[in-house]
Amino acid sequence: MSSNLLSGSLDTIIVKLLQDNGEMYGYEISKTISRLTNGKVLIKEGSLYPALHRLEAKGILETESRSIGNRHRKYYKLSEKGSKEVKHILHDMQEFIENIQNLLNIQWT
Amino acid sequence: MSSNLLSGSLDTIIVKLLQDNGEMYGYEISKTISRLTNGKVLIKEGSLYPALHRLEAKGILETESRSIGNRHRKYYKLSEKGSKEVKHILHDMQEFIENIQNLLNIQWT
DNA sequence: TGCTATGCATAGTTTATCTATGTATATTTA
DNA sequence: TAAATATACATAGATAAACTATGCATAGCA
Repeated sequence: MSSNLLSGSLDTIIVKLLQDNGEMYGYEISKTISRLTNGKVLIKEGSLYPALHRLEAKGILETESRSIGNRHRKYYKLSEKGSKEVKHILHDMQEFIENIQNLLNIQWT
Repeated sequence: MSSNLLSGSLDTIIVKLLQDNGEMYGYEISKTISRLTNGKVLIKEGSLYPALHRLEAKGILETESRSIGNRHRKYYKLSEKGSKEVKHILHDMQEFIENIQNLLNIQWT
């Protein structure tokens, strides 16, 4: 699949996953997306972590660092603000997809 | 609608319109997109013309300037190369949309 | 004559994602 | 046990897409 189509939708995917799963860490998010799309959508670290930092800086996400055995993990979850905005974010994306679908399916024959 | 969702899909929309309509000029493309989406998708000149130049530079589109009365218009249409690639471009976009739809519709309840 | 719509274009900015790289620990396997 | 692979987070710099803002010019209408 073309690589640059993802633009603009990564944030939406992240907040949706966190809405459904409560809290996740970065690696888990990237693996989950890959698994759910059969490897068709691959999020690179260089995209994912800046996106998570961005969403945290905006106050959409909040974090908690924990140690699992000797490993440390940074868990992300929706903040109160984020929880309120998710519905709007998902609605925008849904509407956008419908518009694109509509444009690409019209036949003028 | 959020502004940055369009990322990556503008080129696809353009080639689809040209595939269906044969040839169009810039203003016509932007108005058509706006009309077909009830004003939900608005392409600014600063996005549209660079995109058209880009696609022309890539050899996907070719142009022909014409005078309509005293106005001059630059008509864009798919090149031979572009015609061959459209199917692939549309397929990629369709696949991408399905993947995103899939991710956003999954329920883990 | 002034206003609105049409029509193309570019300069400069912002933003998202990418590639590439770094650090470090855990687990598996030969 | 050594090597390979997987896990885990992070940033610097490049690239590209779309944006804002602006410019020029003509057409048509009130």
